[in-house]
Amino acid sequence: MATIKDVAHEAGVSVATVSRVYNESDLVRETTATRVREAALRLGYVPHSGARSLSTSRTHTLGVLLPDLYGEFFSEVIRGIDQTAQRNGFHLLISSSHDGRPGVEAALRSMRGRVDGLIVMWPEMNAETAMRNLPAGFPLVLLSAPVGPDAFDVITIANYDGACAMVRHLLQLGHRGIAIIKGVEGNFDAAERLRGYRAALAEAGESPIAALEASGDFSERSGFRATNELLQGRPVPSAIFATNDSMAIGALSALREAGRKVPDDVAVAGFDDIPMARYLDPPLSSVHVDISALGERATLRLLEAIRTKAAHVHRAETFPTTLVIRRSCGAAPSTGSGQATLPPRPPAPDAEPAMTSSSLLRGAL
Amino acid sequence: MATIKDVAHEAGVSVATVSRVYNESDLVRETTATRVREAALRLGYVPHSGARSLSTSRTHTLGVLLPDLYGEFFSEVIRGIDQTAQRNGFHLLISSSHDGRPGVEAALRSMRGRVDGLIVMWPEMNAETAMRNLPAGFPLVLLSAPVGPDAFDVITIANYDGACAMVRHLLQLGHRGIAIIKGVEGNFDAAERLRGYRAALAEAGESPIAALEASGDFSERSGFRATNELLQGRPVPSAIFATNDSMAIGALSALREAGRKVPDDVAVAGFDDIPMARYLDPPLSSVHVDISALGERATLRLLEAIRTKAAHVHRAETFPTTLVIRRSCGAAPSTGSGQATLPPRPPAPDAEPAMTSSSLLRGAL
DNA sequence: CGGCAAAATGTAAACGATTACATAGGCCCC
DNA sequence: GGGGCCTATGTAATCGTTTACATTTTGCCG
Repeated sequence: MATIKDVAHEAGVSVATVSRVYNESDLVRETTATRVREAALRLGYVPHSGARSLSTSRTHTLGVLLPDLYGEFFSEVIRGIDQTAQRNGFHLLISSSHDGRPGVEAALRSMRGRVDGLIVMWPEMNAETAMRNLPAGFPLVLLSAPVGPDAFDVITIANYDGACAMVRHLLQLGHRGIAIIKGVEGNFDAAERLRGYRAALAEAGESPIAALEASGDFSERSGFRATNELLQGRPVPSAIFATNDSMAIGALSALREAGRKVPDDVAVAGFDDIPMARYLDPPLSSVHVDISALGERATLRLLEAIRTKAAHVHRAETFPTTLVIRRSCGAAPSTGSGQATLPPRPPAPDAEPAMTSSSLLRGAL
Repeated sequence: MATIKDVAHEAGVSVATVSRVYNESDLVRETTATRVREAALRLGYVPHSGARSLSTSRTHTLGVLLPDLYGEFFSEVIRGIDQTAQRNGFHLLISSSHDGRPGVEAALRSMRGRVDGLIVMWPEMNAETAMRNLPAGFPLVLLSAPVGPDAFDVITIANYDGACAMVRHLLQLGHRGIAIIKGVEGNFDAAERLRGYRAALAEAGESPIAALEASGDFSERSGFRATNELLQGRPVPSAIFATNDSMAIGALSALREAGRKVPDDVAVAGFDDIPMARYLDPPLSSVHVDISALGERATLRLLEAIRTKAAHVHRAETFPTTLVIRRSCGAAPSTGSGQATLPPRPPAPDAEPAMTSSSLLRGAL
């Protein structure tokens, strides 16, 4: 592999000159620059970005740490991050850590010197401590982490509001036995969504019923299983709020197997509004989160932190959710040829009937 | 940020000793090692992996180049790659290139010196040339690329066989007007699947009908649109073979809107068998590809290439597909309470009724 | 043509590690 | 007590760049 030295020799100049050519310094004579470029071409020279990073101490790489890479949610987050990073000339060093805190810490260490900043998504409750031993002032954005803004930049989803709004909506439709399929134990998002569910019920004077709170782990399978349990318990729910769409998909499937009509017999709602939610049968009502925009937002915040380095001030930001009502919860006409209701609407996503969670909040008070 | 020099000074030893402590060399006295570790802890020292790479010329990082990051397919590939990489102590530097060949080349250059090897997924037809100007012998595995094995390591999906098998199956069920929803123009996988479709028809003495070949781009939306077009054309198909599952989902949705029963009025089949295919309504028949295993396979091949470097011999490998028959194509009982047919089956994926494409091939001859 | 800025190029010290080689102790044994 | 040999440590070159500073070349003017 040719190095800068080889090129310098081949072109009969010094390494500094070659370097300058590649860094678009304007103090190289055009004839020299051409000579250098030709030499480089002849030798197949490509600058060694690792060495360059060492020397400039900028890597143009962002580290991304995710709890897992499973499902459309993460895929969308990454897409949002990658697009934004790429647009700004940055690459992504990705690592998913299955194995709890030691794994995260190991991943963080191994990123030292390879990234300019970090996006860490870590909805585990014990998030805070693991971050503490990063070099102070290291550019870092946390996603869905239960920490205060004093020490970190953090972006969270409006889990509580979103869940609240959805449950209120179900209540408005007259549902009383509203069940929830909970998310992973000890997960921040899951806990917040559960809190929102309970709050909305309390608000309506309903007291929580343990039998209506089924456990899940955010997978289709767990949604399927939880729904079967709910159907066999007492009281039988008239609506099921799954705390993410994957579990809602499992729920729909279980209801079909059991011969229950959605939404006539049981209403179903999800959370996240992954792209395919509108193509389900029936189209799934969900709490919309613009997932890739979330990734984008995190990336922009991180890039800013990198740019301003020390002078950067931490903020906590809540990413808003929107209620998207489709047929699965029974608000829209649930039968008929369907052409008059909510078509999958190929063109623009923003044309879809939707209420911001805040607008619904106002309506409900 | 503390460097090795600071630690050396703090511990009263030379940098070499510190380095040895971190590289588990056994020729450091235990008391010295402890002293060094304590100093490091006091200073919050973390080795600079970038610098380490430069000096060892091993980065412990794999570069991954994908055409896009959209949808469950890529998410699964990445997951397979990441898991395997991680298990072997490697990280992932990911880049998706939206912008055709110049983009790919730029991405490749910018990975020089930051990765030990590359996995490139690039189903564009003009793949070959862009790879040519990599340093000869650079560890590289291509996914879904239309190139010969002479110059590259390449893994392709059994697109042709899979499509062929699925269409044969539909023919066996008595379908005659079998439509296809094609994939992205100029895409290798898409072209092969189309070829398989045509071959199976020809084999059965059917001549291809242009009106039954609808265009698509692998998105739900395009599947939706293509299906509407097919329904308005002549002849109206009795079965629709979508060349990936996303488009099949769009097709199901369009058929529902149009009031057509699946599979009674129209049968539907997909390709890829993404995890959620079995939770659709009706559960989707599809050509199963173990996507994350594909990622794993590619990674193992790459790791081997890295290990053996020059002595490595290129191979072309075809990743097998399996026919997974669920209700959407009408082979299984299509109505009824459904509990006797194909449950979403929580436990193990391999318990599902499936035929390898090769076994079906034999059966059909 | 000499002198002098300005422009172009070269020299060499970083960046933060690893590692071949040199060297300093400690121990044993004659 | 000194030669020889481990073992533990130190010295310094190296990886491939960038860049401050030094030096040379160029162009221009008087």
